[in-house]
Amino acid sequence: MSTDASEIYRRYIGAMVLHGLHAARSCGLGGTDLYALNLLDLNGPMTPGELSAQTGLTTGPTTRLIDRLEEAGFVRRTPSPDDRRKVIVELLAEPAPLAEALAPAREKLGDIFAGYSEEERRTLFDYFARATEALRP
Amino acid sequence: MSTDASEIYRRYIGAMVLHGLHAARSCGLGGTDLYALNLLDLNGPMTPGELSAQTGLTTGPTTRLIDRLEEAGFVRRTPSPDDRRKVIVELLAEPAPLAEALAPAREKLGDIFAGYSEEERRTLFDYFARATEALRP
DNA sequence: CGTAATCTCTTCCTCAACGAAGAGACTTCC
DNA sequence: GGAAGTCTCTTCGTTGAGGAAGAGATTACG
Repeated sequence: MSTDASEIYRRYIGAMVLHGLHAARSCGLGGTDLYALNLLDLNGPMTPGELSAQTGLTTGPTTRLIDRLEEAGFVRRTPSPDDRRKVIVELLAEPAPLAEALAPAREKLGDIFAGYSEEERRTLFDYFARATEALRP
Repeated sequence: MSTDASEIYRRYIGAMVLHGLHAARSCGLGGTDLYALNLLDLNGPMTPGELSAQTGLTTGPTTRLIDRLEEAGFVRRTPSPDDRRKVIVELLAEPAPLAEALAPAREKLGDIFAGYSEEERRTLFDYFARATEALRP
């Protein structure tokens, strides 16, 4: 990994984070809200207790965090079938405001992918899958 | 771009953002602070006024934002040579606390890259360069 | 030369998010 | 069946970030 590649890669991570934060802002989301949404996206539905553990928040703020996300239409609360104390927080399939905010960037990225061969795309997506696992906090 | 690939990619973006926010927290930085740092990294040194325009903050909070970043050792203020009203905010080459927080992830990514051929790495870095440009807010 | 414009920084105020502590509902275990 | 433990949610007080308005220094322009 040359110095040049490392430089490109560092800046690329910065661009991705910036992109995510920018999209979050345009939806009126704070950093913690975005953090929670990504946790739900990556790790699947979970209880408020688990979300609280993964965000590092105590239970009070976690309840209000979920309130905000639910009110904004990003997640849904459903009662747990096997333990009536518990609640399951579930990411909705298409959070409309976020999809809208991300649409222009997605289109640009789609164009970029279209320029690669089938084999090159395979390499890219193989890397994405590995990196996603490696970067999980 | 198949549905499957799109899914992988979406999760990958989420992982990157999560990774950035996680690193920022471990350095005591908020979302806005991270946003500003990435702006400085991608766009180079700039005045508080420009930073204020790009973050969307008014000038008051921007001053305090720079105060925080300077105090934490991430940036440096230097007087502008050609306009004595202005200040130039500059990202320091190696913000130690951030480098430390990112080190484990970087090592993992290094291992991943080591598994690819020279040609595959070229494809990946080509994509990084294009995507960085496309995702700039 | 003097007035207007520009740039950073300070001060005061507001508001949103967090932690702590405890209530209420439910489950588990003896 | 009852006591202890678990889970979510509510309330109260605190803290920190952001907006508004203006001061002070410097530059630009008539």
